[in-house]
Amino acid sequence: MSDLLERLRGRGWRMTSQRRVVAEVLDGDHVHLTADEVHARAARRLPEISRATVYNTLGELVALGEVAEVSTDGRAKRYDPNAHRPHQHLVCSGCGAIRDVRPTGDPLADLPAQERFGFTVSGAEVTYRGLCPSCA
Amino acid sequence: MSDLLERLRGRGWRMTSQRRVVAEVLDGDHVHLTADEVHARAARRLPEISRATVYNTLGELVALGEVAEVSTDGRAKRYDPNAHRPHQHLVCSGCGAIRDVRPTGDPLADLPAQERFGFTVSGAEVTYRGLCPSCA
DNA sequence: ATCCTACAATGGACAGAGTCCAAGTCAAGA
DNA sequence: TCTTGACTTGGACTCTGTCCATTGTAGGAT
Repeated sequence: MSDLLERLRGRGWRMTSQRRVVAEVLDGDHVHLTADEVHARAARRLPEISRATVYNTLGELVALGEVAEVSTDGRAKRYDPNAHRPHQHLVCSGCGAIRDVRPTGDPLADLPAQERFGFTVSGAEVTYRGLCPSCA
Repeated sequence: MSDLLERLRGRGWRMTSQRRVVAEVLDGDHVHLTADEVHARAARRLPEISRATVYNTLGELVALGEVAEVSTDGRAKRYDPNAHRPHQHLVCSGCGAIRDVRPTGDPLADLPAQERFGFTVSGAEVTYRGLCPSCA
């Protein structure tokens, strides 16, 4: 993730302790934290960080394409740092656990022209649902 | 949709004017109303219907499998009466318009066993994104 | 090393979506 | 028609997220 900090600096980001901590919290695979969870973890290192700053920073990371926004349940959005490798999500209907998955094939290829209604289709998000080993 | 009313009566639903109006509002193809939109339309016919009743009724219709809940944008959930025919959604990134679409193939087939992490996978939701003819 | 200033952080008010609950109402079976 | 348990109501409440005026500070200029 320190290469992320480098990239951001290279893009003219002013590097503040708040932004650094948010970026560090969003490190790793299969990380899908809500904004409040990011705030809670960031606050362990930087107690006075505000919710507004966390929301601002997350929004900027999304706009820069460094983090993906995922909403699997119509509740709080989740933030996925694994934005550079295209992937989909597998969600446990029992406990809400989320795994990144890489299906074979391109979902776009499954949408024939007569099902596109004149739209210019640019992407597809797939959410697989099921029960994780612990919940099954 | 009157066959829906029959089915519900058959399942022991107490038939109230509020429930009837909500069911009638949710009639047609490519209908994807938010709860507030359902409430507004229902209130045109039954001015004193409350928001709580609309939420209750929508929740019951979803639990009975008569209506599908769709959340394409992390904002308000939308309610799709076309629940008996499996389909996916195509969403315009410009204006938010939603079309029901039927891709070929089964998205589940594209998730190989080693990408399932021991989950019992039961379904997949696909959201295609693009620009509709008016927004393109 | 210090100063400047534009950009960033803060926190509190606000808004949108949805849930909960106690009290009142009514559908439908007896 | 009566009765009763299911349904509806509206307002308070929660959760998630946004907005904004004020305060603070990173980092280039001197």
